[in-house]
Parts: sequence; structure tokens; C-alpha cells
Amino acid sequence: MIDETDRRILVRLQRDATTPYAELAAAVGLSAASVHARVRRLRESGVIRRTTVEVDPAAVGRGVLAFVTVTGDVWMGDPDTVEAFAGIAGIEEAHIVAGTASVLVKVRAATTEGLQSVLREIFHVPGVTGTQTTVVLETGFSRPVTPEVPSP
Amino acid sequence: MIDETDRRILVRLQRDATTPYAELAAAVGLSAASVHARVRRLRESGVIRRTTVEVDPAAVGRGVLAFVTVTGDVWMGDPDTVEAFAGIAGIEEAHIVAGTASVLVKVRAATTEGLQSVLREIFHVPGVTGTQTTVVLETGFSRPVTPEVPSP
DNA sequence: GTTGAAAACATGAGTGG
DNA sequence: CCACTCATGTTTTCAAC
Repeated sequence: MIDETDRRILVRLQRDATTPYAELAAAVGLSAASVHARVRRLRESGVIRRTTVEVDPAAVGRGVLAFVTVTGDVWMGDPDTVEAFAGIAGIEEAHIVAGTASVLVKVRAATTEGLQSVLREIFHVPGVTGTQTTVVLETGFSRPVTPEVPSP
Repeated sequence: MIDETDRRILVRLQRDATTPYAELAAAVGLSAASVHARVRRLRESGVIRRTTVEVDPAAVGRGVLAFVTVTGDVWMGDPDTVEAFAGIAGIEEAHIVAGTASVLVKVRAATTEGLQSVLREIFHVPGVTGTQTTVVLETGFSRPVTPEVPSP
């Protein structure tokens, strides 16, 4: 289980993962080596899944964002179906959901034409009987999964 | 504008942002200093928005994920409304969308009770007339916005 | 874009609470 | 088990080319 100090380290790393351990240490009131040991444990235990860069989608040819609810005539939660969705490059996330749709998919494409071709690929996944697409006009904001912390 | 080399660097940094410049340099066939200069430019131009850690939501008390479509009787795309959504801690993303709903929101909470309280907060945002919630049972996958690259 | 040196940083060993 | 200090090896970073 993680404690308050871990959470404070996590929040700072989410804001900027290039922050030196010495600076993190000063912020949480520990030595750099201790913070290092904690981050190491957080990585090994899977709390920190990876260190990554957030890329502007429009800059890499993925300026169009849409959410697609996919319905099917078979259960779409098993590995084969998930793999099939994973094989479609434009899909960023796939979630098995409760309710009428069985899968909710987040799609990024260069243009609406590219979006159309992703939809075509989705239709080719075995069991898919229909899709309903919601196109995003503008993203208000998007931020990391923030743990609750009293004083950042 | 970014070139092929930039894209290849981006893909590798997305996979692991702790990769040393020397290793990136070897992968793309440049010197470490060149790669450093490129990454610097990518950051300053906003292509790389930030370097961050991906945290397991369940480990920080956000194991419940839901997508909420929010309808309103006023236009919900202006800054005030977006700010109001940003003020709700459980909301990870807010998108202004085309179609019947005006805003699509991604919510993370510790429990279904926590989800309920986020929904209550959403209802308190001026102009909101209704919500429709889709609860995620399981996330099939979630990955970075990948630029298209011939050989990674 | 390159090389090479200097500074900053991460990392591991050993020690004590 | 957790945190500290100190020493060492990498890595980042910035000159000059």
C-alpha cells in the first residue's frame, strides 16, 4: 500500500517526470536516496506503469478525435476481440462497458476520412453489428489520474 | 513541422521516456547531442506537451471509470463551463462534442458512491440539464497517441 | 549536425535509527 | 523496514567546431 508521501511524489512526477530526485526530496522532506528508493518500489509494484511523453495529437497527424460505441452479437470482452481492436492503429483506448453497447472505443485519426476508415475496420471485427460515433469538436482539458493530496 | 526522425524519437520516448539520449541516438542514427537538440525543439514547440508517469488508477483510489455524456440548455463550450468541469477532481477529461450531448466527460472515482458524488457535482454546473452514464467494466487497452512510423 | 569536456544527476554500498 | 550519507558511474548539457 502507498502512503501520503508516495502520493505527493506521484503527483509531482505526473506534472513533470524529469524532476530531479533532489527536488522531489526537498518537496516531501526526505533525502534524494529515499525518494529514489520509493520511486523504484512504485515502479516495481506497478503503481507507476511507465514514464512517457504526452504528444500533441494534431502534430503527429491525429487531430480528429471521436468516441465510438460498438455493439455486437457476441460477447466482446474476451481476449480475441480485444486483440482485434488493438490491431487497429487509430484506436487509443478500448473499454468493455455496461449498458447497451459492449465496447466503447476512443479513436484518433488525421481527418474525417481517416476516421471513416477506422470505422470500416471496426466493422470487420467478428461479432460487430453496429457503431455509433460521437465526434469531438474540442477537448476542454485532459489531465493525469490525480491522487487526492492535502497539500501538493 | 516534424520529420521522420522526430517521429521515431517520439515513439521511443512514448514507450519509455527514461531512455538515454545515447540509446535514442543509436536507434535513429544520429549523435546524442543532435537528439537532445531535437527533443528540446519538440518540447519548446509544444509537440511534446510534458513528460509524465502513468499511474495505475486503482492504486491511487480511482478504480471506477465511467464516461458521462452531459446535456445542457446553454452552450457548454465556453471557458467558464470548462473551468467548472475542471474544478471537479474526479473528471480526467472533458470534450465538447457534436451530436445530442454537448459535453463528454471521463470520470474516475474510488467507488460507485464516489462516482455518484461526481455526478451530483456535474449537475451543479450551471446549464446542465441531464447526464447519461456508461460504467466501464474493464479497460481492454490504453496506449499513447502513436504517430505512424515505417520501422520503429 | 558533430565531438568532447564539465556539471548535474542517478545509483549503489554501507551505516544507523 | 525505512531513511541517511557518501562515493561512483551515467547522463545531460553546453561549449566550440
